Amino acid sequence: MNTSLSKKARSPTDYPTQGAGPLASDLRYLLDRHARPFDAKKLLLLQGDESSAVIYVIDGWLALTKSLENGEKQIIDFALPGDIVDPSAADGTTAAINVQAQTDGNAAVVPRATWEELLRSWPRLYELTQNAEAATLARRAERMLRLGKGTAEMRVAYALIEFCIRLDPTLKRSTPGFHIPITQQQLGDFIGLSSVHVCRTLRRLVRNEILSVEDHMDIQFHEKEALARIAGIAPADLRREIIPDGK
Amino acid sequence: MNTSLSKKARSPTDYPTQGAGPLASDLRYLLDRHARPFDAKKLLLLQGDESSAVIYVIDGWLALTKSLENGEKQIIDFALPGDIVDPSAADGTTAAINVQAQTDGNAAVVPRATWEELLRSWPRLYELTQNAEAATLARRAERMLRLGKGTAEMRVAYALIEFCIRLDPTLKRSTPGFHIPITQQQLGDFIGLSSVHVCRTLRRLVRNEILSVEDHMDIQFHEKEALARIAGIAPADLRREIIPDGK
DNA sequence: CGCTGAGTTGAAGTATTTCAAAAGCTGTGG
DNA sequence: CCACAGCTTTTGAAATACTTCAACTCAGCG
Repeated sequence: MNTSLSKKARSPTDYPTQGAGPLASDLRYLLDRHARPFDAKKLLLLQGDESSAVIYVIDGWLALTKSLENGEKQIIDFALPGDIVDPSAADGTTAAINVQAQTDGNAAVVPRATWEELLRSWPRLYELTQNAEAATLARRAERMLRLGKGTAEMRVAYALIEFCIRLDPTLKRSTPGFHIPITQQQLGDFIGLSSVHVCRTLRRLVRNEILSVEDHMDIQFHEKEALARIAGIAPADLRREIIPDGK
Repeated sequence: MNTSLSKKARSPTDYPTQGAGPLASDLRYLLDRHARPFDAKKLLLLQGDESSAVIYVIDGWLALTKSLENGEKQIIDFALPGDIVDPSAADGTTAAINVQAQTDGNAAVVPRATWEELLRSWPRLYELTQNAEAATLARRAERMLRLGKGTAEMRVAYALIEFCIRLDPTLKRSTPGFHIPITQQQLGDFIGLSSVHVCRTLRRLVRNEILSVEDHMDIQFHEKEALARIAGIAPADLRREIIPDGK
């Protein structure tokens, strides 16, 4: 087993399971029947592969990526517990993106036909899916806006706030800080910056006492308002935009 | 009426209606009942507005945008005839993006409840919607990849190829060139470049005889292979990825 | 104890932006 | 028909944000 993340003995339950919350327990049971564990860094699906399954993340993180021929990689999105990943392209049969495990975890991999069946028989699941899709589009749009028009500082600040909100949608987190299981290099691949510039930008935010970073991406916000100003977003607004109703 | 685009007396039918193709004529009739004409540049929906309607583009182009406080605007996507726009955020009731008419045209604005009803009664529409959603995600992911990791040349080349394919999904266009109803400034807002750099980049492509540009964005490809190499995509692959089956 | 991967920092290079000025087109009103 | 206003495109020059390269530190691990 890949132990790259186990050095801190982080159990799957260290990662939030907020997404599972709204699911009726009998539906969870159905999904659990399709559950498959995955190890961090495992490539689950390659762009262009035949694929007609929908992935429901039970716990752990997935990274959705695309690459250029020269090997440069863009992380299009991260899928967190409760998120639904439909990797298929417009032809319905090949994957438009790579799906790679970011941490250890579990996912229900449901063949499309079965998924459609589930949607038909569980109106509540259909509703959740609708809202989850809107959330995905909204958060990707926010990121595209900053990818196209934002400075490095804005991109970093926004990404951190997005992670913070997705990890604890209630906005009433019990602990002052939070951990994101990604390297600075990957944060760069996510927001379109070199790892070096991510480092410098984070350092600047720390120097200005807006936040602190410890022990490989344990983040703590100190000046939440300043950070939000830099990110160009009000956290409450962002929450409404990217967190499905009912969470 | 706003005449900014009527100088060339372009009738709506100058814009492609490929999306309407797969729709049964009786379904088209239902949608036509919700049809509303729009004038170029008209703002149809503002980010944050109450909105629970789905927009089916009948003809003309819509621009989906997001703005920063400082006024900088990113065009997240263009919606072409046959495309379905669901502007709602994760809360299901407010719009996550601005929707602005790019050209004159017509769109069916269907209240969400009615839309759900249509989906239930028209399996074919449901299927189309599924594929159209996959297409939207796939093409935005391709653009994000280049926004994050591509050079100006790559972004311009990719955008032009994307427009070319979306305007004529058959890849067997009757005329050698095609027109895109956007300014260089807007192309910049779409791919994250200043209008000045869009201009320089286009000029370089023209100088290298890869394509020609005339009369406000009448584009003609001369070295399609070279352009595809610069864009980092094989047109046939891109077509499979972003054009819904059956078009 | 030496290896590996992640983070940090400085210096140099480069892609892109910004600023500014001018030229081209299009529609408008005299 | 001409002159003018307004917008888009074009081009040059200077500024800048970010990348690349390279060297070094640090922590965890075999």
